[in-house]
Formats: sequence, C-alpha cells, structure tokens
Amino acid sequence: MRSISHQSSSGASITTLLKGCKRSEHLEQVHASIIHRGLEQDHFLISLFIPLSHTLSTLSYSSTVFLRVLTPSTFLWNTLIKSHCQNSFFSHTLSAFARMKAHGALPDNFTYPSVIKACSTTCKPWEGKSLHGSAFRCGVHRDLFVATSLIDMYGKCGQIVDARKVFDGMSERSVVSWTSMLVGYVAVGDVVEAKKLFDEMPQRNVASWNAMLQGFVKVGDLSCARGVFDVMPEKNVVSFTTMIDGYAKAGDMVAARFLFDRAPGKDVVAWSALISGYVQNGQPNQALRVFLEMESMKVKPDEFILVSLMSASAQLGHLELAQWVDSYVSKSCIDLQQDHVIAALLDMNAKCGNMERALKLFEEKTKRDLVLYCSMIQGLSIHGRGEEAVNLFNKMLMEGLSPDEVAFTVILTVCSHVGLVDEGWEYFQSMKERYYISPLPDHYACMVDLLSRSGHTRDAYELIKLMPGEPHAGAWGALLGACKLYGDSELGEIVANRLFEFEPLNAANYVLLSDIYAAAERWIDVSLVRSKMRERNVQKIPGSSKI
DNA sequence: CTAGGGTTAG
Repeated sequence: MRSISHQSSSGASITTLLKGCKRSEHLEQVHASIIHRGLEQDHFLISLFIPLSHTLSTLSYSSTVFLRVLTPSTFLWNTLIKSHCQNSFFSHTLSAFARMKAHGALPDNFTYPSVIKACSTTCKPWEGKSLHGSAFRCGVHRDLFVATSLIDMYGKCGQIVDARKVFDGMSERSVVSWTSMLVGYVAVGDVVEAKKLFDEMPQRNVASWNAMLQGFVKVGDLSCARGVFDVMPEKNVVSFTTMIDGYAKAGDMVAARFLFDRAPGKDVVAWSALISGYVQNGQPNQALRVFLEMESMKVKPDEFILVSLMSASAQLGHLELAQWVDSYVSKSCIDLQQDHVIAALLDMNAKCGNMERALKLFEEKTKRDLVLYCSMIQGLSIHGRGEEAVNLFNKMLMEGLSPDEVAFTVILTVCSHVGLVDEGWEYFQSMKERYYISPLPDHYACMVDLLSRSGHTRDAYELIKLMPGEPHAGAWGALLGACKLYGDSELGEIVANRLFEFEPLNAANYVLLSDIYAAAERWIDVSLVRSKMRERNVQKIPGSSKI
C-alpha cells in the first residue's frame, strides 16, 4: 500500500520538515520519523529525501534508504539516477540504471539524459551507442532532452558524425541542442564548422558564446577569441576564465592577470586557471603567492589547485614546501586515489628528494597509468638509478600500456643519460614501427646526442640529416663536440660546413666550429668564424681550447 | 541536456 504524501497530513508535515533540512543531523531526525510513521514506502517522500542526502550526507546513507523501498517506481529510479549524476557519481549512475532494468522498471524520457551524461563523462562511446539503441526501443530517442544528451555524448566522445546525425534528425531543437552540437565541433578542434554552426544558430545564450570562445582558445587563435569576447552580449566568470586560460597557455601572464582582476564572482576555477598558468610558465613562486592570496579570500582549494601547487613545489625542489603540501592534501577531503593527484604527488616527492615517499605512492597504486609510470621513471633517473628506470619502462610495456611522445622523451633521455645505445636505438625505432608515432625533433636530438657521446658519430650524422624542422642547435653541437672528442676531423669538417649554413648559431657552437677548423688547420675559416663571433658579440667561453 | 581550470619531458 502506498500512501500519497501530499494527501496525508503526516506526509505533508514531513515534506515541510525535509525542505527545511540544512545539515545531515536534521536529515537523520527526519528519517527517523519517516520510519516511525511507517512512510518508508512513500515514493514522493523518498524522492525528496534522496537528493538531500546526497548533498547533506553520504552516498551510502542515500543507498540504504533507497534499498528499503520494495518496488521503486520509474519516477523513484529517475530521482536516484539524476541525483547520482548531479553529484558526479557517474559510475553509480550507470549501475543504478542497470539495477533499474533488472528490477523490471521501464526507463522513460526522464531517465535517459542523466544516464547518457554519465556515459559521456566517463567517455564510453560503445556504451553510449547501446544506450542510444535502448532509448530507441523505449521510443524516447526523439525526445528533445534525450536527443540533446545524445548529441552531447557523441560530441564529447569525438563521434561527431553520429552527433550530427542525431542533430539533423531532430524535429525541434533548443538552444541547448545547438550548443551541444557546437561543443562537439569544438571538442574535435573543428573551429571552422563550429563557427558555421554558431552563425546559423537561431538563438544563443552565454553558454553558446562561451563554447565558441573556447573553440578559438583551443586552437590558439587568441585574436579571434578576443574578438568574440569583446562583442559578447553577456559575459560571466566562465567567459573570463576561458580567456585567462587562453592567455596563460600562450604565455602571456600579464594579460591573464589583467583579466583575472576584472573577472566577476571569481570562483575556484578562475583561481585555478591563473595559478596553473603561472606554474605552466615556470613561475612557481608567483603561483604560490596567488595561492596564498586565494586562501586569504576564503576560497577553498580543490584537487585542481593542489595539483598545480604540487607542480610548483616540484619545480622549486623545496622539500619543506613539498612536505607541507603533502600533509595539506592528506588533511583535506581530496580523493587521493585520483590518477592526476597521485602522479603530481609522486613527481613532487621525487623531485624534492623524498624518494621513499615517491616509491611508496607508486607501490600502493595498483592501477597505474602512463603518467604515473613516467613520473616514477623520471624520478629514478634523476636520482642516478637509470638501470632501474629502463627496467620499469619495460615493465610498463609488459603491462600493455602504450607510450606516448612524452613517455618516449623520458625513456630516450634516460638511455642517453646512462649511455644505453642499443636500448635507446630500439625504443627510437619502435616509436614509428610499433606505436605509429613520428619522432619529434627532441626525440631525434636525444638520439643524436646518445650516438654522438658514445662514439657513433657517423650514425649520428646520418640521423641528424633526417631531423625534421629547424636545425637543432643542441643536436648539432653535440655531434660537433663528439667529432672533436673522438678525433674524427673528417666528419667534423663536414658537420662544421653544414652547420655554418645555419647561421646564426649559439655561442658554444661558434666556439666548437672554430676549434674544428683550427684542428684542420683551416685558418681562413677560423678567422671567418671569429669575426662572426665578434659581429654577434659572442664571448669566448672560458676553458675552451686556445688557438 | 549546453560553457571555464589539473599531472609526466625539453
């Protein structure tokens, strides 16, 4: 028997009580009286209770209450699913949906948007596809909200063609549908299609403008972004944060700070954009100063802020600061199991010299991702434990993780450091052959450096000729230095002549060049180089050989 | 159901 609360006097009074709940203790009292009056099966009351217990109390508390309902209606399932979703419990959203179907409750058009959102946030496009099919079988796939969340889901997962299909098949679209489609184009970096859609939109709100703004910021087109920003009919803190982040990523922290000071209603995200900007631009002290400024404004730091702070401490290599941040994180309610947090924490400890802590963090984590491995490998390397670093990299490969460009930079640097020519060469080759990554100039430079310093100057020369992009002063310098060191004057001259074509050079390379020419007794070239050095005001480096 | 911030290298 179900009682309908707004018809029974006790249910109505409890509804009033529930709406007045501000703390978890209040909620527990109300729960007690729900049990006392035998209203545990009142779906309306429970539907009010669930979202409240999510915000005021814990996830397990709300689950307990929900589990006591014998036959939850579709309406009640929807309340649970939506509440899970709104509180970012996405895996719970998906499992609640599975339980709902197992219980035989029929999902409707109010069920799907939250479930689809949970799916897009955890980025599982294959599950999204099956949800699409499921919504189709329930006959709700053409519902405005369901279709809009499908566009959002496909767009966020990069399935732009599927998103567009849903969009084109809609008979009625809201401003949110249009914005979701726009976000899809922005997500895949297609700012041209994004702009086209933006111009076609029948109506726009501030979210649409912000999405367009982000589109330009993402491709680094700050002048277009600025153009949009200046003509927006309405700006909010999100618009400002997008621009702050854009300027920060472009290295213009003066502009970023200027906008930050003018941003209305600065929240933790706006602070985060500024702080991480300073960190990414190698100004850890400034980042720290802004963090203290934020604390004085009583803004509570979240895990994003703390990750930036860890990176700042790592850059400074300041052990006491690192220990302070480490204990700060332990005391706060930040989830320490998040991949980003662990990786940053490990890197900070390794760089600040607390290897025991770094290793402990690594050992305790069972599901290790690429970044965590790379941080650990790098950490071992900077403490002179290159062999262990290489072994760990191989272990990572055995676990089936696919290295990216950064991972290869790390491992090639390690090999170069330890002088492991064969291993380095093997990794370098496997980049293209096994992982389909074309090596960047930095990867070539690392390899050239390794080959040169271990005496394989001819191989290094063959490789340097294949290097893409502008001539890399470091790589050429390393090769030149090796020719001199190993007395290969013939190759030295070839390299020198080639390098000379790339003028102007850096100071060290001019010095090496004149040394090579001197060894070959090409005095005319020596004086040519020296006059170039005088012209460019290059000081002779102390300790280099005299002629 | 739509908009903003984080980690690893050089």
